[in-house]
Amino acid sequence: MGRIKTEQNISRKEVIIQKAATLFKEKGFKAASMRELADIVGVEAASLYNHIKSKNELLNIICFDVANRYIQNMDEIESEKISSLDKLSKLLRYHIYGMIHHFDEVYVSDREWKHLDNPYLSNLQTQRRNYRKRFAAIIEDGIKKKEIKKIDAPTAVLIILHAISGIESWHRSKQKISGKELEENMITILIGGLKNK
Amino acid sequence: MGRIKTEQNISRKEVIIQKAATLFKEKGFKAASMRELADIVGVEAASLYNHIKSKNELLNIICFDVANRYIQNMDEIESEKISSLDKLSKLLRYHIYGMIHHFDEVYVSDREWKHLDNPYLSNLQTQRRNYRKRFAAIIEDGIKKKEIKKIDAPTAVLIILHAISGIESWHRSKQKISGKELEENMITILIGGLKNK
DNA sequence: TTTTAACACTAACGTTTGTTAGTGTATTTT
DNA sequence: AAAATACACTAACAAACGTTAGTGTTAAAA
Repeated sequence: MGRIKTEQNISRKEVIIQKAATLFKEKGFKAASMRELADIVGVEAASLYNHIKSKNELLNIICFDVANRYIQNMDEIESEKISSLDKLSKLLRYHIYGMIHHFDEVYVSDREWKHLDNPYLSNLQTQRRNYRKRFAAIIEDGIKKKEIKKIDAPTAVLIILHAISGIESWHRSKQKISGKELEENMITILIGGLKNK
Repeated sequence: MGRIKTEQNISRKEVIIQKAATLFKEKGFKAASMRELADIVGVEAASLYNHIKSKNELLNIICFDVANRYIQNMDEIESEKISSLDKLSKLLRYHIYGMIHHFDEVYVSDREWKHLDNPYLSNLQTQRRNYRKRFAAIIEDGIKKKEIKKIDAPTAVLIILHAISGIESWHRSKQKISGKELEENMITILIGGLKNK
């Protein structure tokens, strides 16, 4: 079949990972087969194993790449000297941006992490739990400073994160509004629902 | 192994469906095996086929049971003579209630419908699309009557529906607030974000 | 140019999958 | 009590799965 085509600065392994993300998103991790992935990559199934250790390694990489990016962003935002509500907006916009522009990986990392195997599974679960706690802490802080309505912060986090994952159906919809419009609408509704007017 | 135990008014098939819903929720449809389901039901895998036609039939039943309930509720709410905002609240509360009290089926129907086979797949997709349109129409109406903020209605629907599906992580969380509290918090944030103050 | 490393191939492996066939045993109906 | 039905069993199927072994070929390093 010939070699996997690579562009500059992108390894064959990265090509595989990225096509895997798309495939996993479309079919789900368990329903996606290595033979299918190989087809898409343009190679025989066995050849994939010159580049990766296992199907699960692909999922590991996808999930932790995404997780690490979000954690890094959280680090940065936490250390900024801005109001809680502004932190929240920034966080929100980062999530929305990720969901629009890195849809495949983010979606997979969000929906298919169940199929990770240990120790990666419990690792990611811990990371996610921590992340949500830090998210909630920002909201709590906003409540204390009366920038944000008195609500249960974990519930707010849950609503926000899942609302954003709803961008999935925006991707699938026929007549899409623009990404920018989507972003502004989401901010309006979500921040509007939280702000102490 | 002995027969499947049934209570009054619940057939063996229904027992299987309900345990399937729980299993599919936990493992995902593709990752769940019929042998595993049989174990849970307390019977050999082959014996399941005295009650059902196929693994996919289980998914069909689960998905359409849920879908039909939601559509029926939509019918009722549409015909009520109350404000758009009240309709929206009622709709919201129905979704929240379903997510809390019929979690397994609702979750499966929401996350695993991709694995339906045709014609059921395109059928459900159409139903879901229609449902969202009717949902959006209620919001549009509220906007027209100035009860609701000027926002993109389909985006609002997407946010609402996915926010509610976030109740999934409430189910998984250790220190849960009560279902009633959860419901009120969600209403506060979501309706609060939409209301034209 | 020679050597080495990267990588794609074919063939096959051991499992697990959903499902069917066929048989026996309880339960229900007549 | 006899006949019919419901239902659980064992055994096995073909297909699909992830993955490995072994071999050849192409590109990079020496």
